[in-house]
Amino acid sequence: MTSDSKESRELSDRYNPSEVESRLYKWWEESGFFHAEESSTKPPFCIILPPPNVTGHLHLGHALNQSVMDCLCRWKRMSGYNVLWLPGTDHAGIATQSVVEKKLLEEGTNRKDLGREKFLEQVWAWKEQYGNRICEQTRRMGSSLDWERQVFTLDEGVSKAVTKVFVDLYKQGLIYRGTRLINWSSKLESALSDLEVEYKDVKGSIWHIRYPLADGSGSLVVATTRPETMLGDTAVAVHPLDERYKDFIGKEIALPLTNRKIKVIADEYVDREFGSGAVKITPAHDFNDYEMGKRHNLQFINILNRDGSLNEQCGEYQGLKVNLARKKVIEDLEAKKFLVKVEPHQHSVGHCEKSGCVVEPFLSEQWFLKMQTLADPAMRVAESGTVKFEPENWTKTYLHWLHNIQDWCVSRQLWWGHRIPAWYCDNCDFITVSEKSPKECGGCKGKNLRQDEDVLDTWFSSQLWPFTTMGWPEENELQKTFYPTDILVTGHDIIFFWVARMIMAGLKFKGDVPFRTVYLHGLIRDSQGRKMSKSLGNSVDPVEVIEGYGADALRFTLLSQIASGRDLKFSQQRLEGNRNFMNKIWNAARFTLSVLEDFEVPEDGYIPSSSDLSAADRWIVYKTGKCEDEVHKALQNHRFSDAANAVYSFAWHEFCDWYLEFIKPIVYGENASEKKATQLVLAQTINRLVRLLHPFIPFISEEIYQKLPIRKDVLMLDSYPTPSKDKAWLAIGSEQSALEMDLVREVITAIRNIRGENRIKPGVKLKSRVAPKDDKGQKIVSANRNAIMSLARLEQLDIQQEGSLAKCAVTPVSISGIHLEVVVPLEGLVDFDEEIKRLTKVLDKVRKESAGISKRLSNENFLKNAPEDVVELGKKQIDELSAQIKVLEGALERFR
RNA sequence: UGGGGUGUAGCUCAGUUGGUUAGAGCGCCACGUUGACAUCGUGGAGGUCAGCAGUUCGAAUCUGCUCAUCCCAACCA
Repeated sequence: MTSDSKESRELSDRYNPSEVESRLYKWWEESGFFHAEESSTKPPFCIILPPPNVTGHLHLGHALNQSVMDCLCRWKRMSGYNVLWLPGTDHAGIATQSVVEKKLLEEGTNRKDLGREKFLEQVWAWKEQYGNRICEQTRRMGSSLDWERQVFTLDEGVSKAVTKVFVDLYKQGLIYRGTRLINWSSKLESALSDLEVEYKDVKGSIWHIRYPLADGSGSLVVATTRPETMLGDTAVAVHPLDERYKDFIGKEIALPLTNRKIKVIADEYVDREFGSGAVKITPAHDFNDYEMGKRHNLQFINILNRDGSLNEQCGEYQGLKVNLARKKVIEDLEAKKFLVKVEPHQHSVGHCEKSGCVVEPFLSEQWFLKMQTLADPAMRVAESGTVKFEPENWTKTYLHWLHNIQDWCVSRQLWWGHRIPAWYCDNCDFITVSEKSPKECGGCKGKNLRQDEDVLDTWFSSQLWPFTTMGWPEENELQKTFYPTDILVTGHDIIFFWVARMIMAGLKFKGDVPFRTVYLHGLIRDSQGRKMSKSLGNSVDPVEVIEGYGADALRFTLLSQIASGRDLKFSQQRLEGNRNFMNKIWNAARFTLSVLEDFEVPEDGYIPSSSDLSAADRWIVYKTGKCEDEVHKALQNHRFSDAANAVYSFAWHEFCDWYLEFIKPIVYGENASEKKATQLVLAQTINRLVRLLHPFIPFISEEIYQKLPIRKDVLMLDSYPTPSKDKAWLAIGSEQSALEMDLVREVITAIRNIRGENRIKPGVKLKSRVAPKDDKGQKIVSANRNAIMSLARLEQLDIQQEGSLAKCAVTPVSISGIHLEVVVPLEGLVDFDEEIKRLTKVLDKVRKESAGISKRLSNENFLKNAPEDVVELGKKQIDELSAQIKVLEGALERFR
């Protein structure tokens, strides 16, 4: 224990978050308090930070995410664990390339003009600037990350690992190159995975077009939302059992506008009810048509260029973008009388998640990863509970997705990312896939090799994050100590993108799950429940919040609201409320320190003699233990809001509202040994309180801690208080002391209530008589006379059974079998009407309650079936209530 | 169409295995600066627990149905 001089124990008048936060964070970081040992006698605890993108800045989602992780890490660190919280950033291929391209556009240039090399230089410059900025912002949250181990997804080591994984998977036949229909973003000019497509409902039209038979013997009508794709039609399909089209099957159609001949085929996929019951088939531009094209061996005609314009297959329409082509095709169809009708039609259209453009199904040669063999073990670990999802209903969502998993298109036609380690030969068709740049073709030994231009999907490297951050594929101590990590904390929006893939990759390459628990929190919405987005202008910058309210207030707000995976609404009011909480704690600490000015720290383990301890002293120690227990259990179950709320109500409504008020007459009083005992309880309690608070509000707690008379050097390295520790100290408190305080509090509240309801000003001191019904009550009230007088603002307190009741307010009080009456003479103070009103109200309430219980007790079935203690309780209550009714009726009678 | 949430005070949400009078924060009303704090204190008002039916001595809690609302997935020629 450390004891400081008086001067250093003072806290400034006002808490200044920004000054304190930057000073303390710097101190913590430079002292190496965030650093984890590669191996240690302490048990390990490890969390990998979901790496933020280097695109821009932190948003509230990060703030939430980090508040949770930092709370866990600080709690575990204080609980004696060797804690590694591993930071890093993500290159975020598409996202970062997009923002840089946007910037270039504003500067009047573009990536194609710059060329690959120059463009990448620009992106790296961007990364330097924003990558650092985002780390600075993360520091401002107070996140206790081991910065010495920071990793970036394009670091050399990580890149090597990514390449190795690609090569291994290729050699095992799990990665293959193939020409298939994929999602294509014509704005990015790149392939996308299924997950990167966002479906939105769009109001469009459905066009009915007449398709004549080639032999002139008739025609049928097809319905389509995309008439321009008819340029790529290679069949018309009808249902085999559809009577209307029976005779058409097998015949040829002369496609309008081009006059190309296509067949009418029969396929059960066709819905007879929809549209005309005849479907145009465009295998190269629709996923269903693609499947049908394969089934019927149809021709695949690609009508698009990479930029979304129509290609040379389209004759006079060549060069037009899809929208314009559609317009022209319709005009031409109408002019040539092929257009039958147009109807409005709402349907969902895939959009590129990043660029916003319409996604085209596009026939293209890409790299794919076979997922089925990876998915199977990933399903098993979720089923067996080796990986636990919290809340657990996400397990179902996860399994469902894995069950229906499709191969993953991993190549992107971008420049920013991990280049695909594949080389093509100019002489033969052989593809050389290798970790190192090959000298010759693996097939024909030719020397003219070109590396694949494409890069890998960002998530391809992200899936390896839990072990590439630890230096894999090299074996090392770090991985032995910390892999598998303990818990992944993330939003449920990336459960497929990231969580599922990490599990598959971890099992594949490390032979073990990457984390034991997946904690999925909800997303942050604005106060109206809308998603936060830049376009809506409702997104909140956490740094601005921190500047206005302090990091602690922000953290506490988020932590006190996060529960059971639900989305949470962010409100200014809550933030203010919690800023006020910080203020409350600050002031409570200031007051505490002023009370402890002349306090001398006794030896370790010293316990004051019980005669010197007040009821409040024993009570607050008891409540401290209760609160510690609650917080500890809540944290173990990841119920952060429960933990935050428990500590909040303890700090404010028990410690501040009652304890600090209660001890005032003692610490300002004459009895030196009582004062000393109380000072010790106060010093110990505030010490435990700030330790308890630290994982939630690290800055203000550490700042206060540094001024406390009883403390160690650093709060964040001190131990986390739990009832299992310091049993000798906590034994001061007891259930009995809680009971005693409850009674005292009830008496005080009763007098305050009489004062308030009768509009007696707080400045007016009252006389009161407390009439205990037995010795126990008598003793308790007497022992706490000073506190009652002070907190109820009395000038006189008589404790006696007998006394006048005339013109007196009377309130019965009962606590666990102890009964007493609180009597306040009102003569000359008030108009009695108010008191009559008050008494009537109380009486009504008590009668109602009594009636309810009587009714239950008179029910034979209840007496027969209910457990004995429930029945007993009811009987006891009826007795108490009846006594109270009598007292209240008497009081009321005397006023009439 | 399928899957999953949610519906409790004016607002945001707690409410464990059914069991006293359903809680908190903010907001609201009244009074107030008493030697930490007006970012405060004391007192108070405010709820048919979405609706209906059922199980039970007893339901916010369990079951079924209905309504509202949100998210995810699929289909959409």
